[in-house]
Amino acid sequence: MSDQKRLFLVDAYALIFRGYYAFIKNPRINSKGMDTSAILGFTNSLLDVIKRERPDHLAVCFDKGGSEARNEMFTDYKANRDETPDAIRIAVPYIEEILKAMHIPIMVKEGYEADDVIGTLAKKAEKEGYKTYMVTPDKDFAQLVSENIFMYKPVFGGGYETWGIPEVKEKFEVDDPSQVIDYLGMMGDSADNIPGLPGVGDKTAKKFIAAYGSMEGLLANTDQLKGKMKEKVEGAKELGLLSKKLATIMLDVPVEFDAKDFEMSEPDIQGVTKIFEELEFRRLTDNFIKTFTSEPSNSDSKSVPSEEKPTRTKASPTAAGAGQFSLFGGDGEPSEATQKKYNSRNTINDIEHFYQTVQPGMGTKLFLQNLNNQKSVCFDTETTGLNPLTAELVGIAFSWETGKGFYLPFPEDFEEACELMESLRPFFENEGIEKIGQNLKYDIKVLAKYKVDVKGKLFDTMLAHYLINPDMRHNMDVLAETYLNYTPVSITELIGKKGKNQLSMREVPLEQQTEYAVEDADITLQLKEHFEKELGEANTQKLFDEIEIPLLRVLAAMELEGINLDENFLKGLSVELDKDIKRLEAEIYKEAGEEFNIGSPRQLGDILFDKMKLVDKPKKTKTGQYSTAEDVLSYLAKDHKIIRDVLEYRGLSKLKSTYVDALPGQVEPSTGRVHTDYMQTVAATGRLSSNNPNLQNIPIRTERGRQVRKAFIPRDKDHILLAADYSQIELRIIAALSEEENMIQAFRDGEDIHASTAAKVFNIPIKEVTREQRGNAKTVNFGIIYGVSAFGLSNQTDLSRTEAKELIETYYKTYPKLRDYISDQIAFAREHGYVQTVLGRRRYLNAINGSNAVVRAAAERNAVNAPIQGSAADIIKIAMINIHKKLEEKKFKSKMLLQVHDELVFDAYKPELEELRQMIKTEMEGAYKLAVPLVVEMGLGENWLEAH
DNA sequence: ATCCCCTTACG
DNA sequence: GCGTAAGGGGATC
Repeated sequence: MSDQKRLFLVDAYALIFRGYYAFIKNPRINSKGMDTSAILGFTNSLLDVIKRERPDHLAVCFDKGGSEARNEMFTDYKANRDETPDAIRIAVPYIEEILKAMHIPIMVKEGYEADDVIGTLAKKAEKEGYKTYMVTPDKDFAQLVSENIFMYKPVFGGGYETWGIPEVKEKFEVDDPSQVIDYLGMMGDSADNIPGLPGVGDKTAKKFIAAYGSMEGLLANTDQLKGKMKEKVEGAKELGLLSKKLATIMLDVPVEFDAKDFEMSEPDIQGVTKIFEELEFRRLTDNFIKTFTSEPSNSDSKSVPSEEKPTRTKASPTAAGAGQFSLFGGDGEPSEATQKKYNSRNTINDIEHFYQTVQPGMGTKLFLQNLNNQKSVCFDTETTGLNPLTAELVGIAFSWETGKGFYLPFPEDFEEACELMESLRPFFENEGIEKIGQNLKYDIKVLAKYKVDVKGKLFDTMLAHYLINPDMRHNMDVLAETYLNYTPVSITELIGKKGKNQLSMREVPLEQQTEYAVEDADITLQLKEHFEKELGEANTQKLFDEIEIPLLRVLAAMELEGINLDENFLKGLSVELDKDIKRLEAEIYKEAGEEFNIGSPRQLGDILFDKMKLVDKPKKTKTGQYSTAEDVLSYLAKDHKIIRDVLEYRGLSKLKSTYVDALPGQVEPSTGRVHTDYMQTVAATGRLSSNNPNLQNIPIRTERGRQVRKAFIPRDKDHILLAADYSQIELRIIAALSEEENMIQAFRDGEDIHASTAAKVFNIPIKEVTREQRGNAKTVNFGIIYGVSAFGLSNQTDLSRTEAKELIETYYKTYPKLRDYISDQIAFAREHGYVQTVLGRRRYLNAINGSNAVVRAAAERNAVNAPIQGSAADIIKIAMINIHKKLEEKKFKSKMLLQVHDELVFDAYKPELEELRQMIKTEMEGAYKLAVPLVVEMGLGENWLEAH
């Protein structure tokens, strides 16, 4: 009994659909623009089952051509199904290939559904003494459950439930699983378009089965029913019997069960990984290899009832079979060698390489001579941490020839390290040697601590790839895997997972440091050769050479500079906020009648909508919780004090936790200033992003929040903060690009663009525009930039959907060229697969030709927005580069500190103020020539708030 | 400890 | 409706 043979039958389409919808909010799109959600979802489930259960017999069953028998019985069978999504249709051939390569049998019979195939096989296998597990989320299969046939049902949030007879009895409230057919027949199934009995749902069907046992039993006793129900059921007897037939899984499909055909055998691991690679499944490849090369995890014994769980030993009948692949070979994690055997990707152990540690003394001298004779060198610094201001240099790797390189270790003592660095200064500061690296901003910042300036031409592979494919990620491991078919040594292999036991690079043995560090330099060098060509092809060379590369040095300088923070001021603010928060908290508890965590949307929703029942039909979030989002609550605010208090509480706690209390902790002790890190390769449109801390989202819209800006102050009494921002840059860009004369003229005349729009749209003199009209015009103006819809607009304003639609119509009549521009952008994207900014920065939008209307509409909005947002980003980047250059050339003491998308903030040295203002204005306004003037507004202040 | 969800801050 | 980062809660590992 204990080693009874087990057969797993997988319901392919059910799992494919499930996989597809699991990713629906965040579909997996690979670099070729293909939606791989369905394939990934299905394969994950399949591997999951194999890993958990280690089946010895397994098959995957597909439908083919629909059910002939059922279609004959009922022409509308499955008629109301939506068309199969493209992503799924495309997925099926891939899944079949994957299964073939895994050597997993595919069962399919023309004219039958997978249900019928699975049912027939399960019954046949039962006769031969197998236990069968039907892997499917579809409850219809419950009718087949018996002593030896189980449902193996994936549950939301991971894991599986095994349904045997007791589970089916309980869930369907039946005496025998076969009654599930009667239940389904009565209730019907909208997905399959099985009609069922009118007016009968889950509850009534269960009641009927309890009373009459079956559909036939019910129909024979309709005289016992009363009223409307009696009428309806009596009038639908035929429909009932038909529904039952449709719901019955057929057990006479012409398929044979021959155990040999279902045995698990060794997969063609190379074949599978090749398909995964093509699809760009990186994590899945590892998971797959692990699944097929390691000991099964026995941690999850809940999935199959314990008495059913077979003991699995090498002596088990199947595992011993000739040519049989034992799934239980290894122990624990697969060894590197095993991984390699099944991984088509190369590692450091496969390639010929010559990585040398530079020895002190004569070795170093010879190395330096060699180094200084190169034209182009890739380098990579190794340090003790991620923060370049605190990290110590451990060593530097150099490579200028594929497969070769050197590692120069640095002494721990800072003085000695500086001495060694002096010998490298001629190299780093040599204008004639090109420097190559991955994320050079980091290395430049590290070297700055040693007063070394990295000069000469730069090539940053991360930036190159950002321009080549901005929507992808750009870490070196991914790049190496994608472009070089190579898996680098992972940092965790060296220093361990993060946490208490993590080593510092300095504690890693020198040979390993060398292998790891030089490998990085070597790979980066190889990536450079790859990307150099691609940059030319994509015509982004100029953008790379003239914008992103020069900007890298500018950002490094700004980050190193940091900004002064008034910590005492924030302490005071914190105390004030705390008082108000406590007061509101007490108030809210009183109103709610109990204490709870106001910060927990879940608890708050329960209190507001379950307990207090403030609304009849509360809005819910995607996950089924009550939504307590701002827009929902604001709507209720006027009627309920508790809501007003909650909103105020929210605002204040956000302010306190995210800014007032967090910022002082981000002050770097060694400089006493806050140093943000600008990410140059994150935003797909070309914008920068800022983190640790994010200085691009410091509050300004509310009075209370605005106070935080008072904490950002000049360096000292000789300095003052200067803020310069572009006025309406995005609208100016769309006016210029669309050549919409009406809008261009308004900008040339220096009009208030929102008022001007309102005047034109509402056909009144600009003087008579009301606040409300200007507000609505403003919303539409911004809406255009984001890709408007009447729905979105009415959500943002007090306008109804119809009014919003009308407003948009009038707007387009006012600015006809704008509408043309928008459709031209979309058409361009459809034809070329991308859109671009004024400087030729591209954003690829493959989804714009897809068949999913929602995804396609999003791509269309991107086609409009990306060139606008991206062009604004291009322009301010030019300004930053030029300003930085002037600051250096003219030896200004003033410094550029922050960039906030359309604003630059400076520490202005007071004696330079007038010259500086002039220079900044000129550079910003003249950064790029458009058909409309660029206008910059400037302010000065003893803090960032005042400077506005 | 880590990840996802929800919410909210900015342009 | 576009583009981001971050905090707290809560589930999961």
